[in-house]
Amino acid sequence: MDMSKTYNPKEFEEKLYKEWEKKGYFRAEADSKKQPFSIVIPPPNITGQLHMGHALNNSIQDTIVRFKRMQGYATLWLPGTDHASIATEVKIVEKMKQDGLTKADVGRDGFLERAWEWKEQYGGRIIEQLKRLGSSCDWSRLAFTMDDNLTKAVKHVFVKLYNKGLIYKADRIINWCPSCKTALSDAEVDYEEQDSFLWHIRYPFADGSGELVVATTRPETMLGDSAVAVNPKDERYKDIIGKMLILPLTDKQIPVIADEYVELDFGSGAVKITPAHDPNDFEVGLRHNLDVIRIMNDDGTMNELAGKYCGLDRLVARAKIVEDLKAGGYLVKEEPYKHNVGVCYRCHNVVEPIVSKQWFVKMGPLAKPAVKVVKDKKIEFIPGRFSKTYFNWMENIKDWCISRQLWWGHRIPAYYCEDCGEMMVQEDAPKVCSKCGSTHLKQDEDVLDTWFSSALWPFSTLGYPEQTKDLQYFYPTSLLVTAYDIIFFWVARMIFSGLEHMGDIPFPEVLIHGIVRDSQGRKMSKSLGNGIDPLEVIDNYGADSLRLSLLMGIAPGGDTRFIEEKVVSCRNFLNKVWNASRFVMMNTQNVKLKEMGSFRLTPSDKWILSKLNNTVKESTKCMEKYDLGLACSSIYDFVWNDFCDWYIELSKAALYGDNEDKKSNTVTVLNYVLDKILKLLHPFVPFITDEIYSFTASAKSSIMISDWPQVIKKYNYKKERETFEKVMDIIKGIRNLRVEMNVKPSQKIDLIIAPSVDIKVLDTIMPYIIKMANIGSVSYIQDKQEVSEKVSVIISDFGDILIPLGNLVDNEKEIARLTKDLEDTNSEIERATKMLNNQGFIARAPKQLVDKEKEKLANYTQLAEKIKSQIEELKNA
RNA sequence: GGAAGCUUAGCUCAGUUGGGAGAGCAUCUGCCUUACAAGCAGAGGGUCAUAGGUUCGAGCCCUAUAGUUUCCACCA
Repeated sequence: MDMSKTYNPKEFEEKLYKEWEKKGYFRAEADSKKQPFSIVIPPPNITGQLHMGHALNNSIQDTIVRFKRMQGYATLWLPGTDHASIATEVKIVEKMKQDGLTKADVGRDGFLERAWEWKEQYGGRIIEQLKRLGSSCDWSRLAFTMDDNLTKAVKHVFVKLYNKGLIYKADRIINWCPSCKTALSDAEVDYEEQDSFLWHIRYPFADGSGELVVATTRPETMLGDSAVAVNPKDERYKDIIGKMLILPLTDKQIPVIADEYVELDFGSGAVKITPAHDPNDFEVGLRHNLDVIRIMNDDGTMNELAGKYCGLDRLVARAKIVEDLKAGGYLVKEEPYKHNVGVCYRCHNVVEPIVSKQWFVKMGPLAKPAVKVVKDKKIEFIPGRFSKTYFNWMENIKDWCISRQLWWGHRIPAYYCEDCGEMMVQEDAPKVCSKCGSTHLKQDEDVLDTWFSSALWPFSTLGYPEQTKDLQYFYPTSLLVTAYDIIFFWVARMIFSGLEHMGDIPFPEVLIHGIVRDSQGRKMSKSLGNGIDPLEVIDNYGADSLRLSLLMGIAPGGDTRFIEEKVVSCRNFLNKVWNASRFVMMNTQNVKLKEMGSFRLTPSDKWILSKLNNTVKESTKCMEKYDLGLACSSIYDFVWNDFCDWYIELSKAALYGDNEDKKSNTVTVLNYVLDKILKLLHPFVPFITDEIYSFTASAKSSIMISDWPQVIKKYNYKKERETFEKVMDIIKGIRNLRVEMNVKPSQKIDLIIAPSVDIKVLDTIMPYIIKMANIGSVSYIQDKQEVSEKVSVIISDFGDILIPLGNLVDNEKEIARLTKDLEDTNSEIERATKMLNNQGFIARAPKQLVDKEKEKLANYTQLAEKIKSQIEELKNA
């Protein structure tokens, strides 16, 4: 026994983690004798550093995983990292730029070499950070989305989907990031509101019979216009459909067409159609068989089809075109306009809708069963409202653009014959063309969307496409824990991928949590500079305090604010736990512990055991629902309010007494309760609980592999608990009186008791009152009238307790105090009477409740009588 | 335009089958009481956003309103 006086996490967190790892406690085995419980980690990017979002996400997972492990499940928490194609590539390009190099300079192979170097150097960083948090992942299974076996899974799935016709290559409008120079999926575009203009432009009729005015926010795209559309129902334009217009600044002529897509009451009712640069226009173009004229290069500059604007950046060209339109008399007006502009989610540059040949996943057939499993509750979101978010997205989903013009990632397994142009899609590179036999083959240049491989994560990490033992045992996984911001990117795609490739859901439950905001409720972001580094918090307060502060008082699905004061108060709580444990250890020295059940329990023992039972029941129930916030506050309350503030103090009567037998009984109960407390707390605060556990008598090995506490029926003691709570009320009453009377805490006071119960009952409870309320002598009397001196009175179920405080007692004040008590009691009587007089209540409320109210009414009425007569006595004195 | 959440003590938030309003922090008053001043004992503080409704009974269920946040869509 050698615990320091204050809790100092630095002394043991690192040491314990190494021990856990060394002893293999994180390792999960497929064990047919146990039930499996498995979670796959949301793989952090290899470029990532631990931030508060990770800290929250992993604290939740670790707490659940440790709980399940203690409950006896074969528990697997499978860790790994994501190659994060675009995010990583952006970083590496930036780094090369510092060395004066571009991708073109080093070439594909050179670039990949650098990327792997980067991965080796930084990819493990976040893993080490997760360890500092205490994460009990099975590191022997650490996966990376570009590992050989995961890459195999990606290829396998790609080929499978292609052969099924669910992957296709086509010219479609996609989101193009001119800065990253790649296509993006719809989910990878963020929208930002920007101030701009709506330019109204005059398009003259070719026959000189007037003009048509169109409005646009992107005048530069007019160079790619193929038509102007009006609504067929629009009376104003009925006669001009089919007529030709002159496209200003060019010598081109374009037709007026009719299409339902045009809104009658927006702008002029005439819309310029640019199929190559607008998703809606593209659709219109298909319907009317219009030319698709792409006027922009991949880098966002205008191309040769833009005539004299060729080579200019699109925004420069825009200004120039507006100027020229003005000069040519084509500009009708320039109207200030706020609208949403799509930006790249990685680099935040404006994305351009562009027609381009890309690979797509056909979503319709995949989305349908994925919607059904959630509708049928085979997969449940917690909280349930997130399923609406999911449906909204899944039911309106468009095909998924999966090709990226990047180098870092899974290269698309499609091969082209350079002689005959044949395309071959297969897992292993072909040697000869299947059509013409040529050996001049070239692999597709593009890589896959990062999320294509993440979508396979719950089974690719377990060995898919091989039918491994792990895959059979741990799939479907048991739970997925993630923030709501990647439901679309990731959760939805895992669901349809699991169904398609495994024929089964990837997990039955998805626990959604919120994001960690700063103390003012703002998102933590690099640009605001309001981010708080979890590692710094760990340095200052320990990982346990950080974890607890993130979990305490959070509701499922809700955002939480990071407030340093909260970490401090959690640290204080842990210090409390530390010292309470230290107290138990100190008193356990030189005492022989007994078996629970081998001796008679005292009223306070029964009370604490009964409260412990409640806590175990309550917290287990909450843990099973993954409501960690409620679970830990229930344990917190028990530890601080019941165990520390009451039971430990109560135990001192026996501990500091001279009855060795009672002493050892009490120490036994103290140890028993502490043992359960440590176990209940362990999932939340693994380090401190294991450190303390190692000092306890019951410790044979780590608390990590101990059993989760059970409710012990015989410890329910409902009646004893209620009785003891009345004793506690007396103690509180005396303490209250002391303060009111300005009696110093150190000054002992005497009690005179006129019992209403057997004196033997009083003998069992008086030691508690003497200890807790700092009482000097206690004397018993038959009748209150025997006492002639001035007293304050506390009315209890055990009798009237008289406190002689000499001159401190003031009759007037005493009457005032009792009158207030009486008022409170009367208002209770009033409330209960009102309820019981309510015929509806009597008739419809549960009988239990009615009886309870009746009982209360009786008790309060009796109490009121006693108070009343006491007041009378004082008045007559 | 569509959807969802939030509004409870000075601050940050709990409150899950509707049955006497809670915690932490902050404030005030006493205490260095032999586990802990990172503490102990007390105290004050709330017409649970507003207005209706359902119910014997509403912080909780329904409707509307206001404020606020977020997601989706993107009418040029």
